[in-house]
Amino acid sequence: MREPADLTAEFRALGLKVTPQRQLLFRLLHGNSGHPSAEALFALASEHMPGISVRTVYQTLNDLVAMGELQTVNVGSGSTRFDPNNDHHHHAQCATCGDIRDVYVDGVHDLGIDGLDDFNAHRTHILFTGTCAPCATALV
Amino acid sequence: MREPADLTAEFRALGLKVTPQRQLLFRLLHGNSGHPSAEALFALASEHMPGISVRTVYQTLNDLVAMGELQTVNVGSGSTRFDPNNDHHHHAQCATCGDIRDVYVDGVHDLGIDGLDDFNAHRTHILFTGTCAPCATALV
DNA sequence: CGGCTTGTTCGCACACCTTGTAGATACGCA
DNA sequence: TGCGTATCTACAAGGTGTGCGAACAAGCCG
Repeated sequence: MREPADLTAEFRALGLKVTPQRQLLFRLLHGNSGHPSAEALFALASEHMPGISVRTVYQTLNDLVAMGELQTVNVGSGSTRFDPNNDHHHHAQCATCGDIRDVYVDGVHDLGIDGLDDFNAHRTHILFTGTCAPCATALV
Repeated sequence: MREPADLTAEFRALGLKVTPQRQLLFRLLHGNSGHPSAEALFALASEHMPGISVRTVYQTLNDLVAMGELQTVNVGSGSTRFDPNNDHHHHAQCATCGDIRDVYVDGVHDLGIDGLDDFNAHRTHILFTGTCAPCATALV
């Protein structure tokens, strides 16, 4: 995701308006590597701007996703998580605490794939599931 | 997933009971490569056994997942899909029709991975997203 | 700066998927 | 067969996300 200032310009260029609510979300998302859910972002935004609506958070997140500034991460457990990191990367989730981290994978194009005949794959996403170090330590 | 007869034995061995509803679901799932959702299985089961409850379908599916006889596939769009194929495999989903197919991938252990330090990955799942042949043809 | 057009916000209710609960039922062991 | 207990069904509720409409404000223009 680009800088808040760049996003402001892009929104305006698209005929969209830049409201204080959106600017707040730009700031909360920029550099946020915690893969927050919409609900978590709403809670965070509410601290800075009491009265902001859940609806507005969803709306802005969807706009950012549509613009390609934000990616959704789907780990299947409940809510969609959002990721402002637009590098081509993958994810790992701890099954215990639910935390998600970015993972960079090399050699995807060298995989031997069987079953993708007649299928035009546009995107390949790898999800690692396991236990993160803090949780592994806590289990002792 | 094993044969319905084997599942019957396993359920009994675990102190669980084998009801006609469950036997029906065993049969509907066995060899089913369509990755159905719970709702789809409920519809299918209702044809054979009118009056069966959605709750029963979910309950049985969850039991089978807990026993490791069934895997869940998470593609993020709406409902959880179920897969009786217990081979170590991956999935590809058509973004147009939503169909899921099994994909066998070789060389996963040779990937160059950066960002998984201090993380003990138990499972690696790859999801390909793209367009299947029928949908690509239909788009012309 | 002030008006005007149009996108936004908010709050509510609703849709979707899944699960909790409780009484009636039936599986399966002895 | 008889009994204990898991299961079935139906209903309702929980969590996540969206449709809708009235009030509002961003931002263009003069």
